[in-house]
Amino acid sequence: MQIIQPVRSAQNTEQVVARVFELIKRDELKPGDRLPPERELAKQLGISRPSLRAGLGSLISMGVLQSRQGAGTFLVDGPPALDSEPLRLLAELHGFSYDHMFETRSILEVGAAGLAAERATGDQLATMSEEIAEMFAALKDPQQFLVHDIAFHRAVAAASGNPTLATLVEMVSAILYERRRDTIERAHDFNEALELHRRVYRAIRSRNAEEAREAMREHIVRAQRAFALEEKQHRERQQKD
Amino acid sequence: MQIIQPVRSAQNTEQVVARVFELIKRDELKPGDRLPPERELAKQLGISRPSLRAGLGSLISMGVLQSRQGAGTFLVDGPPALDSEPLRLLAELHGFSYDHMFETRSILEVGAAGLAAERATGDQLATMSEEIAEMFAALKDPQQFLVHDIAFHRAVAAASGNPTLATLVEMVSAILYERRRDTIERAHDFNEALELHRRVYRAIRSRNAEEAREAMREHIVRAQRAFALEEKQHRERQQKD
DNA sequence: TCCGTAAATTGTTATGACCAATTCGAGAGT
DNA sequence: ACTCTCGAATTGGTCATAACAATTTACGGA
Repeated sequence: MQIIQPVRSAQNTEQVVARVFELIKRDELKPGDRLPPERELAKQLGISRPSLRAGLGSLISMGVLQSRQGAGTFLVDGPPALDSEPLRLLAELHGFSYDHMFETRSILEVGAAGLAAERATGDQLATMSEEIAEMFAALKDPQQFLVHDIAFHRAVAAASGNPTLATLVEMVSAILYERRRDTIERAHDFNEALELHRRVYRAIRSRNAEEAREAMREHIVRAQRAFALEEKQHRERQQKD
Repeated sequence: MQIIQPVRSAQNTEQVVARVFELIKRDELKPGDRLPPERELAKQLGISRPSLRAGLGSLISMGVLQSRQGAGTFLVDGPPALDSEPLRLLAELHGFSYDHMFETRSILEVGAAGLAAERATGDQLATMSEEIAEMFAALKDPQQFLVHDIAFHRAVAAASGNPTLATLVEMVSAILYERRRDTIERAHDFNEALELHRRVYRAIRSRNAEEAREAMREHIVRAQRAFALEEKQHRERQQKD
């Protein structure tokens, strides 16, 4: 028979989320601030500590809160960000391929590059340029190169002036970067990647949106190929062990 | 001095997530299946029930699991999807504007439309066409029209053949649709929206990726204007009360 | 004044119990 | 023999309490 499924998950949990959220919107709680201790907060909301913890746990897994034993629970600071974990899980469960992720990343970042060309501020341009300089300095150090690679893309996303877009870019890229950090073993030639980064930067700098998009598209296609190659080598290397 | 922040959140919680995830990957747990009862599962993992519940709660808030009191906890069925709640919270916390969301949605859906033109299967084309027919039938019923509007866009996203992309489209769109369902009060003219949907469909059908992208871009720009207008009317209406 | 140690604070885990919703089977009625 | 109803068993949701671990804070000695 089974017609319906109520599904309404946990009354109290949602109440906690709503209540904490309200605190934040009233500016009674700013990024970096510490929440009241659990024992006290539970009393304020008129619920038990386990129930409160369920709600806080939900906010923690969303990445809104963060807690340190002995210290307290804090409202996260820093730029807005979504946890990549849910997407990573979903991807593994349904067998999303890395190719699809790259394709999605391309769409997002190509869009971001176009907007960045229209809106980037001087500071943001400076940040991009600095990261390119750091990449030059790290040509012999794959891990370090990757760090500044990430930072450059993050700067472009930020320069799009669209925090929603930047958040999605970050979420998708994080998964690919994390994977790549494990497979990037030996330094193959980073000069090509660096040159493509510079091409993206020059286009943004000269406010040429179409060229910025095209450059970013080209860059990510190449990155995808490099990634696939590294994956292959990584697998062969593991098989040999 | 505060140099570091350990941050490692909840040992046991992550263990539960990892363990359940493992069950799923081993195909011991398929979509729609019921998990063992909490009391039993806790014993299997050698942890207490509260700890187990913390982990399950994390998976629930990610949208991987779903529980019904008295019935059990289930692995969610249906197409892969990310919960929009985290993004919605993040947006409210940092004051993301609806304009930014529309811009992001445009980037995602324009990309999806382009891919759909290259890859859509016959079934997927049929689904799109059916939803357009339903929109014709619902020209006088705003809520119903909106339902098929959503379904059409979902069909396009699915036809992109990229589940990662489809998931992001869904996540962003859900927020805008939910908001719109509340503000869409009287039937203004849906003929224009319908015509633009048809233009998108024809382009995909004829495998013209560039035209599909352009049509989707145009459609979303108009949708954004309609949305802004509805918001304005909604506010004025509320002010009058 | 500085530093280390102990006490207080605060998140983490555990145990046990009870409540509420659902499920499923036994028994009554047809 | 079949169907319906009701109640017991199952299962998730909430609560209270306690012990534990990490951090912070404050006190006291050098």
